[in-house]
Amino acid sequence: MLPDFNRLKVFYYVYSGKSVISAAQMLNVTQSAVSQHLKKLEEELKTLLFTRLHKRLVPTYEGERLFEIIKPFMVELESGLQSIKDTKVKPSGLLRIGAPAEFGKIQLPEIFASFRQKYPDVTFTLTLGNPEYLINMLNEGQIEFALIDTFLTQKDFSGIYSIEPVIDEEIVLIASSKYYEEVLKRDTSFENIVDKEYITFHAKGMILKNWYRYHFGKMISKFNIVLNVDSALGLVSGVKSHMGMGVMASHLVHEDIQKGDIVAIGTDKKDILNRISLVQFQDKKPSLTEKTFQNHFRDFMKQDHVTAKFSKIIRTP
Amino acid sequence: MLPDFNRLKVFYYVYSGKSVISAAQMLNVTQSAVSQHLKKLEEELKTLLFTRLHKRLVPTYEGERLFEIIKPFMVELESGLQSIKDTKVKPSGLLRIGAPAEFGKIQLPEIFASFRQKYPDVTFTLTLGNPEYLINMLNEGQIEFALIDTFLTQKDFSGIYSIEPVIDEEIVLIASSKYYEEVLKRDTSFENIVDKEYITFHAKGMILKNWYRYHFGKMISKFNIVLNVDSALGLVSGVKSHMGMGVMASHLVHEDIQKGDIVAIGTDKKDILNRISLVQFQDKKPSLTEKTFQNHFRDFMKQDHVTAKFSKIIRTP
DNA sequence: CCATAGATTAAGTGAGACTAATGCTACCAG
DNA sequence: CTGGTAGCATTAGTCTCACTTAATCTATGG
Repeated sequence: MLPDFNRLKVFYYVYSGKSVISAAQMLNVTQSAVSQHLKKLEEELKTLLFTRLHKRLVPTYEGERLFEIIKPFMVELESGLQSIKDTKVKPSGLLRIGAPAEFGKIQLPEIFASFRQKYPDVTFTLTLGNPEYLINMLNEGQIEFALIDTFLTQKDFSGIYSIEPVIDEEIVLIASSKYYEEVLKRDTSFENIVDKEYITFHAKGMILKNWYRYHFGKMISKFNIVLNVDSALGLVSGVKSHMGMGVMASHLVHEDIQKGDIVAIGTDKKDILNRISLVQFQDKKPSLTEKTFQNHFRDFMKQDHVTAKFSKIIRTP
Repeated sequence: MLPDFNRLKVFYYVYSGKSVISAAQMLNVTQSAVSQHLKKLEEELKTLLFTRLHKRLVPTYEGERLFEIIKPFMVELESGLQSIKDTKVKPSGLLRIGAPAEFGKIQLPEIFASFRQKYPDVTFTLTLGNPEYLINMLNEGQIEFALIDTFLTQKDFSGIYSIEPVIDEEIVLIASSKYYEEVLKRDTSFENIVDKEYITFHAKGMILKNWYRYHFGKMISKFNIVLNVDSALGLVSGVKSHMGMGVMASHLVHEDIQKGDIVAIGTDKKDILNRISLVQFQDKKPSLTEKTFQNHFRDFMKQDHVTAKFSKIIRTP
């Protein structure tokens, strides 16, 4: 069906120079080889591509058409391969990264921006989603690597993935100060808070139940859920409106807690942690661009003001 | 520089099926051959195109990019080759034809139209020009064949061209009836007409001199040229305005002569003929479309009303 | 008219494309 | 846990075919 592709390449050079000899020079072979290739291509296609004039080849209409098909490809290929090669010397091109919704929306844009300061030829696509979705994206080759919640969602990404912890989020139960004072009356005992109002985050259905199980060792099957939101921001709004309590990552409300608008409700147990890890194929050889970005990312996450934001949290006693 | 093109084809199929085995089936080779090809391509490009997961290949970003380059080409190539093949069964595609200006403008459109009634998939481009220009177009492969004046312009298209006479134009000296009566006073002798007014056609500078040489055996170096036009239509207008005489193909003024508005001035010699021939490369194998059209063209030119138009001419005695 | 340039053709050879067989490893069924 | 299987990689061996060298052909230019 399809002809030998190398012969198409030969044809391209023959057409370009309207000459077997010039093609032979371009391809570093003898004119004889080119002539034979051309002949075989014409046989394969059962179509004369040139009319032979002594010392000259004049393309037939079919030859013209074939060339019109091949030419743009040659151009694309050459520039495409070049830019792929450039990527090996200097970070450039597109980096496709997956992340959990909140982390991706709030932390990553800043990191992307600072990276692009140094490497303006790098662009990003950010895919937000839950661990299952992101793993799927990885499997399909749609993203280079993903930042994934690897603790709360205790999936076992065994074997083929390399998993490198990046940062631990504290998962805390929050309420507005007013709610804490007036509704809870500063009493954070199990009995007092369990039947109060809650705001949940429907993308992470288990997070509230998990918090209870961890802190009180009990499985609660039904809460008094007065609001169900689809984003961390929505949950914070609900809490600030004194509608009830909610469970989320502390760093997202770090400022509010420091200002005193929101309080984090603790128990005697250490706060539960959600570990965000960088997940990628174990035996994937990362490109220069990937390596460079990942280093930048790690450095960024190690900065004091970042780690502080993620860990220093004032809890109710 | 550029990789082995057949390996790009292999890569295309591997990517398409995300599998070495499926590619091997498509290409009718063993799995091993595909695997080796892929490996060598990656070596040539110094770029990993897939990350190997057990039983699965996941394209890297470079793999994605390469595929994006190759995919449109494969699509184009397949459909392009198909349509080239179709051309062998049914006339279709573009036919690029050259012709002298007058003949092309006046005769050919009608012929094209009638051909397209039968073969609507055929389109045309018509290039008008003098013999040198048309031969040049032929040489460059810009046109499939040309209709060329091969008599008046006694170029010798030797060797590589096949030249097939298509029609003979009578070349006549014309004047308006009024001019013939009042200025020439019905006297068409050499002495009477040689110093009268003439209208010439600058694209065919020699035509008037040739007419004199043929009919009177004399080379006239200078005529009283009162108007020089760039088209046959312009010459006819000049003649009809009684400005003078001019030499041109009779069939272009066939009706005017029959109506008596214009007279053709003859001598005892037979009228000079301009032969229009179909010129193409001798050893070119014409496509089905070309052959079919050329047959249609010949049949058209053989029709009575066409031959009549070109030959039946009433001359002054 | 010879010399030349450019294409084609013919014959021989070595690289490399392909096959067959084996190895490897994750996944699945029982 | 264990054997079976699916899919890719690897290896060794074979043979095709891409390439070279050399000869042939022919329009063209000096």
